[in-house]
Amino acid sequence: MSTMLEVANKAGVSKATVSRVLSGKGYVSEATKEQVYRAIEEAGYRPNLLARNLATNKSECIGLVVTNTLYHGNYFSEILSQAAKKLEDNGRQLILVDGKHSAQEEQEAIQFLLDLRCDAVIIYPRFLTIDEMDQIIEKHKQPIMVVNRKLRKHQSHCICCDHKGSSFLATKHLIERGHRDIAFITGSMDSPTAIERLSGYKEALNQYDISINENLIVQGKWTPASGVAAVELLLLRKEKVSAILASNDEMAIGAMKKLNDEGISIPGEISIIGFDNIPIAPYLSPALASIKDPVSDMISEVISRLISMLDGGYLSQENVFTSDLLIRNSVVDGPFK
Amino acid sequence: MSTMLEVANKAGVSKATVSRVLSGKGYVSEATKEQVYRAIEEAGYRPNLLARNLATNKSECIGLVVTNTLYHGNYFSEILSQAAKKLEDNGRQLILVDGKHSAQEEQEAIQFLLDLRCDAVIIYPRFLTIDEMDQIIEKHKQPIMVVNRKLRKHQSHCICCDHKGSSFLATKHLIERGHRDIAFITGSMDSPTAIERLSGYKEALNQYDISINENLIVQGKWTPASGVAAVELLLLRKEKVSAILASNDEMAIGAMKKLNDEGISIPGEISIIGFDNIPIAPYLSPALASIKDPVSDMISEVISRLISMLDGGYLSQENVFTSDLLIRNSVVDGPFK
DNA sequence: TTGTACGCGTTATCAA
DNA sequence: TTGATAACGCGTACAA
Repeated sequence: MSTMLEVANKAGVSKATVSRVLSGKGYVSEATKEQVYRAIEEAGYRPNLLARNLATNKSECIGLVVTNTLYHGNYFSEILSQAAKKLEDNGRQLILVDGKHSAQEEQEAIQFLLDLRCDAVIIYPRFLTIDEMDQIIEKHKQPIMVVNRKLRKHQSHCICCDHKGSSFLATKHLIERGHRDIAFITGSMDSPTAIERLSGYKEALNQYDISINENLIVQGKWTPASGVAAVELLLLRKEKVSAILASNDEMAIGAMKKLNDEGISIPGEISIIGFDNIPIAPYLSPALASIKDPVSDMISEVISRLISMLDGGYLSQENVFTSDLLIRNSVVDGPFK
Repeated sequence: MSTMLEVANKAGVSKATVSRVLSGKGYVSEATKEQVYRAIEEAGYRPNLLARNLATNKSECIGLVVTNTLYHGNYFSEILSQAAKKLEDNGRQLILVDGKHSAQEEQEAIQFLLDLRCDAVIIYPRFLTIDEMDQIIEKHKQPIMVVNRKLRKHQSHCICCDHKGSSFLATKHLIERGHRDIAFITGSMDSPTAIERLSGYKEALNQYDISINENLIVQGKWTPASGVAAVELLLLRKEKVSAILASNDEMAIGAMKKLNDEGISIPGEISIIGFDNIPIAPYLSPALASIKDPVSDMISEVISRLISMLDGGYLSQENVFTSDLLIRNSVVDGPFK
């Protein structure tokens, strides 16, 4: 790789002049500009971003940490696709780094991005606790934004959505249509989202004085296969079920497959709702209703804020972020009975 | 951020010693080691990776370029998930960068990664031509691997799969089951994969002396919506159709939805096959058969090679890569009539 | 308008 | 076993 010095020599000028031509800052005569460009061309010169970033202490990058356990599915592509689109015209690059399988590895991923001097870091956490994230944010100067968790201290650094509320609404919706025997398939219970969705379901039942039947609650793992297994278990228990609320679409799809295989008609004998409203969902069986998860809106919002913060310059974080922004889920109606 | 110099001062030693402690190379007495670790702790010191990479001319990163038009879908998460898993234990980080919407932007993305001094770059191209990629590979010292394209010159730098062959097999499969009126939904025709799949279909028909009916060939755009539109067009044309071959699963799903909406039974009145075998496919209607695309195997293979090349040290590229490796698709049987 | 010289935070090569 | 000091490639005051 040729360096700026080589280009300077070729063009018969100094490094500084080459640097000026490249950055467009400072005065350079047209004639020397020409020479420099020619020399760059000849040498096949490319600036070394590492050196540049080291010198400027900026990287023009925004880091994103997501666990690879999420890579495998529709939900993740929503996140990434939205982030890329939003950042596309900003000149900054999106760098995705793997959070792997533990809180420690998630933290290491964040550190890696910070050590790379990313302008900002966004994390969609899976293992880190709220307190750990609050600590990390305190320790670092670069802005770190957390998606889908409500932080305790740095509420201006997070953006989240009301999973409990949307689950409540979905359950209420079913109840108002006459359902009483509503089964619930949970997500992995080590995930806060899963817990919130379950509690929304329970709260709705309580509000309508429907007693909670633990036999109607089955643990899933977010995957289609676990949706299949959940329905198997429900059938085994021989409980009366007129509707199923699955904690995400992938499990809902698995559940539907199992019901189909058993010859149970949807929505004739049973209704089913999933969460997240993944892109493919509208094209699946019309029997599947889905609660929209606003993850793409959240990502979009986070990036907008970061950009305005980074480019706007002198705004303090407190002024840029508001702590009480909470994007509500919206309920998508489906053909329930 | 505190620097190595600060740590050195705090510990009462020189930068060099701190560096030795951190890298584990060279002799350092246990006593000073202790002091250095303590100072690091106190200062909350973290090494600046930019500086380190600049000094070593390595980054411990592997870059991946994929267009964000692909982010939106099941296929992409397969690629990424496989790449992350494969690289997880290697100590190197995977950096994903957006290829955006043009050959130029794809090239810029590669440059960006090279300028960051990534140890290697993998590209899943969408817009760059084969010749352009051959040129890029020639110009750079770092290994650049191309997935899903057959290069002309640097065949050791690419890995691809036989889309035409698998499409041929799928069509043959349908023909052998008695189908004669087989419709074909293409992908975006600016994509080589789409062209190859179409030509496999045509070749199979030719081989069985079935004349090609252009009215049975409809252009899609890889999306579920375009699958819906394709079936609409087919219905409008009122051609006799007993089977549909869709160039990917997402279009197949769209096509199925439209057929369902029209009350046409699958596989009773019509059979349908898609490509790629996305993870969710097995959980959809049993009517959908899918041809497996070996993209995850390819990614996996590419990364294995890169790792052995980078870590193995002195092997020349020619020895590490073989030019004629071609992973064949395998046909997944489905309930055709 | 251009050049000089120093700083960015590391690693690595010598001497000591 | 340690410490100066020169790279690494670029940005940028400051001087010319």
